[in-house]
Amino acid sequence: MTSVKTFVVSASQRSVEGVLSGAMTTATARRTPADKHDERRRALAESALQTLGDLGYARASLREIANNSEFSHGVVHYYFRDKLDLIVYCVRHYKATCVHRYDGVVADATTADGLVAAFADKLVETIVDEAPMHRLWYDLRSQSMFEESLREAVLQIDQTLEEMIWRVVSTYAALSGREPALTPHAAYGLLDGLFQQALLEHLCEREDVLDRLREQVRGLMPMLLQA
Amino acid sequence: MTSVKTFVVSASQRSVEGVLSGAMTTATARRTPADKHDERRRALAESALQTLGDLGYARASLREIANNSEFSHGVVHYYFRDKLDLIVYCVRHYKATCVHRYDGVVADATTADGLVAAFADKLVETIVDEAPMHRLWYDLRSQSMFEESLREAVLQIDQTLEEMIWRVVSTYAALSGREPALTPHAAYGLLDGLFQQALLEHLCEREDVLDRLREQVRGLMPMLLQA
DNA sequence: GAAAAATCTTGACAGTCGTCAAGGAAACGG
DNA sequence: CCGTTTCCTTGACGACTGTCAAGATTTTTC
Repeated sequence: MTSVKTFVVSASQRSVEGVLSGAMTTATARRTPADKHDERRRALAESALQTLGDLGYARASLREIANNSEFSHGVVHYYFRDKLDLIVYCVRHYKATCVHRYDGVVADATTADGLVAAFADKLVETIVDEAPMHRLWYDLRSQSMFEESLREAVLQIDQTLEEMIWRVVSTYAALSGREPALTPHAAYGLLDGLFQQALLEHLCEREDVLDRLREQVRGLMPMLLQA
Repeated sequence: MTSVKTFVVSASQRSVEGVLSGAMTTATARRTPADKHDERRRALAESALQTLGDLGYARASLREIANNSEFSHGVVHYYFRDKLDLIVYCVRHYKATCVHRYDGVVADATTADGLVAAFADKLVETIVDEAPMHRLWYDLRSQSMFEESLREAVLQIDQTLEEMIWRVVSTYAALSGREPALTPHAAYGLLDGLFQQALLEHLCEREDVLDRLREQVRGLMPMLLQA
């Protein structure tokens, strides 16, 4: 009874075997074991993200996560070493889908003002549509101030978010024919502050939060460029 | 056996009886019962804040809080209705002592540049000296995105922090002979974003965090004023 | 189609949690 | 100094937690 549980190598295995299976059959779901293993991990993680976004890190127990999925509570430890392994996998998985959220507004922008408007609208849309995911993100980032085991993943994601924001700001600067007045780090910190503030107020069902955020972003962006 | 537990009225009682006892004796600790009751609440809250700052909201149990105090774990429910009542009292108590942190900076400032420098220094000092308290604050604010019962206190404290920041910004504008370019709300959001970012990095023991924050604040403040 | 491996379910474990009640200890009032 | 009120300790409760192991079930392999 040699258990599999190849947590570490599964990612690399998947890519290799994915190519092989793809060459074998045309479109049929011909899955290698490692592929299936990863697929289950992803399905479990996606279901877990839903529960985590509803309850937060502290209140989301493994049993509750499993109950809201199609699996039983024991299966979590078959695919993940422990709770932290699941959480980190979840948040990394989420990052991968979230980090290109603003690529469209960058690609489609033709004028500086148009970019700012589209960016502000997209931020508002994010708050409305993805509030649970983002409050989870802020929850985990706060937890990482206490739990060292979360820090590596949090810092890594923070870095990619900073780069995401910088793609917007630097494109905005180019379209304006001016130079940015801040570092990527500072630009991210400022915009993240406004976003977090608006998210909290939106969850508190305060009035005019979204319009105010739009206005704040439109007012801030020009300040990020040199005179 | 009519228990006391007058949670609500204790604050108003304290002020009234405080005056009476003050008129009675000069400086002796002549305590009325209600006064002592409030004093115990405060002592317990201060000890709890220490533990909360160490462990965070989720991991700080009432037993742990009591263990780090001079009381036993049962006494918590004598002075507080439940855990939430304790937490909210703690965070409100902390706010009262924290909200005037930058008043000295404002009062002593004679030039605009001097105010910015002193403000930036004070922010850095806060991160170094009060990191546990502030990560607790961010923890609770994140929790309030999930737990509605925390929101009232969080929003109220956020408001006072906004006013605290605005005292700095508006004084800075006056010393510069210019007008602020943002609302108090936006100014607080921006500075809070930078501060939170720096706090996390400081806890991760990253290099040059404090100098970078100082630099960022010095760069940001002029942007908050109209051209 | 049987043997083997992988996958999943179930139930239990050792802790910890918030809460509460019974009763002892101390302070108070007369 | 005694009765009463206030204060605090101790121990217990039910519920919940992450983790794991044994066994049933499914899938794969030859």
